[in-house]
Formats: sequence, C-alpha cells, structure tokens
Amino acid sequence: MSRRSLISRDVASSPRVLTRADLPSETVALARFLVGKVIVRTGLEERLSGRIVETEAYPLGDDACHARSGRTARNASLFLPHGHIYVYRAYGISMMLNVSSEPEHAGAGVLIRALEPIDGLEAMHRRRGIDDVYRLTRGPGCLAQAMQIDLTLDGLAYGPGSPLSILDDGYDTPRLGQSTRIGITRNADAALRYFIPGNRWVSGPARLNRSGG
DNA sequence: TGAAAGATTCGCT
DNA sequence: GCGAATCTTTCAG
Repeated sequence: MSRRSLISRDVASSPRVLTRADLPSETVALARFLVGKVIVRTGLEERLSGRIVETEAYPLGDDACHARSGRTARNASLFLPHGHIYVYRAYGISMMLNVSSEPEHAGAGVLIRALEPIDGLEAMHRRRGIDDVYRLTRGPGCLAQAMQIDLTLDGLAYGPGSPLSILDDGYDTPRLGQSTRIGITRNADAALRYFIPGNRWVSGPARLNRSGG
C-alpha cells in the first residue's frame, strides 16, 4: 500500500458546516466524533482552517475537568449546552480551545489539542513566527495562536455564521488512537485522549502516540 | 490580601 | 530530555 500525503485531498464532494444539532452531546462521543473534522476560523482577513487530529475529553465527574468545583466566571462556558466555545488561558501564556458538551448546566467539554493545517498557512506562519509547518498547529496553545483564537470567542456557539465552525468534509478517519491525557495531575490514568496515529501534527510524547487504542 | 496551582511552550544541553 | 518563563484564577485565612 503506497503511503499518501497526510494532507487529505480526495474527500467527499460537498463539505457541510455542522450545526450544534449535528454534534453528539455526550463528552466522549463528541471527543471521538471531532477527530477528522475541520475547524474553520472566519471573521478575519483570510479564512483559516485545519483538520482536528487530537482531542481530549473532560467528562462529567472527571476530577481533571475545570467544572469539577462548580461554575465560576472563567469556566462558565463549560456549563453552556453542547457545541459552545470555551476558551481559557493556561500558564498565563497559552489559549486553550474547547467545545462544551452535555446539556446546559452540566459542566463538561472537549479540548482541541492539535490540527493539521489546511487553509491560510501563510497567515498561520506569520502569526506563529516560525517556518516549520509541523509546529504551526501542534499543541493546544500553538493551534490557538495560529487560528487567532482568544477570549473574545469564549461563550459563542460553533456553527454557520460563527467565527468558529465545524466542517464535515467526508474525511474518513482510518483508525482512532487512544491514550491517557497530557499535562494533567488529577485523574491522570483515564484514557480520554483521542488522535490520528501517524499524523505529524499530533502533540505529546511519542510513546503515547504509537498505540492504536 | 496572599499564596499556590495550572488541560503549555520554547530554548538550551 | 529538562527546566525556566509567565500571569490569571481561585481558595484560604
């Protein structure tokens, strides 16, 4: 079997912008669903997009979830119905992009950890200030910088007309890798991270990225 | 009012 | 591979 470019080309003919109703509500289902979909950033001079290649689920009752100790000003968007944007700053430096999950008032979400860039690579290079295409959107803070994601997007809904929308272009994820999550201390043994094995934009230590599940 | 933790990244060795 | 940088939010006293 010949090895093809990881940047997918021959996808289904009619890409479709998903509405919130198209997304699974349950957290783990949503995390798995999102791998292979395309995130589109509009409202800028140039359209930016990238395929999601890595996610992490932070479900109800998870000690690692920001919603664990109740609703605060920072994590309020996690308590919105599924399909809303939750953005927060970590370590004073990096923006983290999430999708809320579960019904309203529940408090759970999915972290988008890495993208394979598709549209607007020049703008991404500019914003990131680096040449290496594999580092443009590898890691949650990196992809947020490349896609110009900041706190002004927090609380908005994903969907048509929103600065952020999720596109299903028919890409069929060959197989889904699964591992423990990265960079957390609470509930660190739970295997709630999902990714496309072999994809060059997947972040994290190599040992976590070999297993297919 | 103060202190500690945190879903990371980058540069240097 | 390791450790510093960096700053906001949250919780305790």
